[in-house]
Amino acid sequence: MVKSSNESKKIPLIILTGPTAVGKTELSIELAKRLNGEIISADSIQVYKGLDIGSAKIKKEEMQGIPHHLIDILSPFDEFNVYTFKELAVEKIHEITGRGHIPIIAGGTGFYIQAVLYEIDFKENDEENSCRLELESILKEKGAVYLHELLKECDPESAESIHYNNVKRVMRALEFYNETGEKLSEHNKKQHENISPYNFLYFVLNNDRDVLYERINRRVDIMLQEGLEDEIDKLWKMGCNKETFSMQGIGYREMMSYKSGDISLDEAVELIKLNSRHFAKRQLTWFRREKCVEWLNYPDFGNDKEKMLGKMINRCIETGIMD
RNA sequence: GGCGACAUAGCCAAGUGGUAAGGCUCCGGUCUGCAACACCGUCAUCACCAGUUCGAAUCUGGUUGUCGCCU
Repeated sequence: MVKSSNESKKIPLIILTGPTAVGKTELSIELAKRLNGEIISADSIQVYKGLDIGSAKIKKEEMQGIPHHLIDILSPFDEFNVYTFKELAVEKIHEITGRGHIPIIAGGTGFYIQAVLYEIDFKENDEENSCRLELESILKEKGAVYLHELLKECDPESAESIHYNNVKRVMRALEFYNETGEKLSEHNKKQHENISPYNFLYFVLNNDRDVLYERINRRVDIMLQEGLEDEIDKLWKMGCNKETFSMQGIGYREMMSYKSGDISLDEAVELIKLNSRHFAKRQLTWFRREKCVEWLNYPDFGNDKEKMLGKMINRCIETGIMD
């Protein structure tokens, strides 16, 4: 694999991702050890302090001295989003390379990964735009179809690609147009052509579906054994509830419903498993359409992590990320 | 052994003569400031056989199976 000299001057970046519970964390540590790397978590839930068990956050002792970034940086009452993630992650990447280390983005939030990898520009979306509230009241009074009609008028292309029931996205497109005067569909088209400023390797871990699902189910059971209920109690006492932003993550949402008396504990547990499986599926769909990804299927390596690491290291050498 | 009830997709389940609702799962997909979010799509010919009828998941007879009750 020959890389242009231009390519090798780019900032090196390794991405290690895959569906939930596939085994990213374990491999990321091993990879970091061998590459002299530091890990940037690309996870929308692990950024929160106190959300440990339910988010399957890596434990201090498991880190084995490898620096981890963007974990435990927020209180459960803070809000977080791609834009912020991107800003922080880029900053970290520069810090890490500045130290002569290799940044490794590890985590399952594909959208976040995409944002930093292709330096997506999320137009400044400052302050409490009254437009959002207005849109909400329009939705309430006239319904989703009407809102979608409005979008058709200002940005027909977006309207075509966003289903009218997907109110969240319809509103965002409308809001974007109102604020910037630009069509979101056009902005996205442009962003789509971005060329990554990184000399990157995008690894997606995967496993047979049935194995993955078993791992998910088992992991949820383990979360309970490890004290998920206590963790939830603590958050509950702090004032977290179903509505809290950070409680929208799988595992938390269901447990908060349980705490509110909506469902039983058993129901909550089954729901967590189901929702996690659905999530894993969505993640896979996402990665399937990302460009330049390299799939690493456990069964293809006889489930041998050493072999997988070997493959990754080889690719690092081939691309000039490591010599 | 006798009596009765029931048999519709992986699961739950509508539908009593006019050409198979719905929900869930599974599977597939969308995604560019809430993304562990939000949203979309596909999936059966009605246990089997024979009959009645222009036409049956729906009626009749039989077969098989399941459940309940009885001896």
